[in-house]
Amino acid sequence: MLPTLRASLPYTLALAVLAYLGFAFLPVQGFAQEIFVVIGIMLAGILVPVLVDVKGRAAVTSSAVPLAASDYKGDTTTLYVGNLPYRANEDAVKELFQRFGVVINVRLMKDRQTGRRRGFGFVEVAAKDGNKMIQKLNDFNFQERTLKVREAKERQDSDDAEE
DNA sequence: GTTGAGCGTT
Repeated sequence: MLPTLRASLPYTLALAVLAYLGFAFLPVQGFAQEIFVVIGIMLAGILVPVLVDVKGRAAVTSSAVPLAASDYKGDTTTLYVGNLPYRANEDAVKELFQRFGVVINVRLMKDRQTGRRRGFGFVEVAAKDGNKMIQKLNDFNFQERTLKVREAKERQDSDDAEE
């Protein structure tokens, strides 16, 4: 079943029941009219989610993004990536890592004064994808440079324990 | 417009 419909169907049914019961407290004009109202609620409650799902599915297939980072709930791991080409930007690095898992954030370190990139950075990824990404992307040839990918050392003390 | 081992910032 379509996801939005599955989520909204209980509310639609509840609303239909409430409408049905509501007629008990009103001067009833006729059973036929009551049935039409209830059926109308059901039809709207089913058709709208179906249309939402169909449009949403088309949007997802056209965007080609596996999963929005802001929607990911779970443990994350920060990877150190070194030996980056100076010309590489964050989007290129993110796209590369996204081939092998969920990427939460990419930060390429740059010189504070000049703003030029320093050739390394940190990629925050889903914890379950971290080791796979290290396997796949360490010593990976990226724009004529051989990447170095490791698990990042933690600068902050007394934070989460690494595996 | 430069550099080439490296583990960081709101």
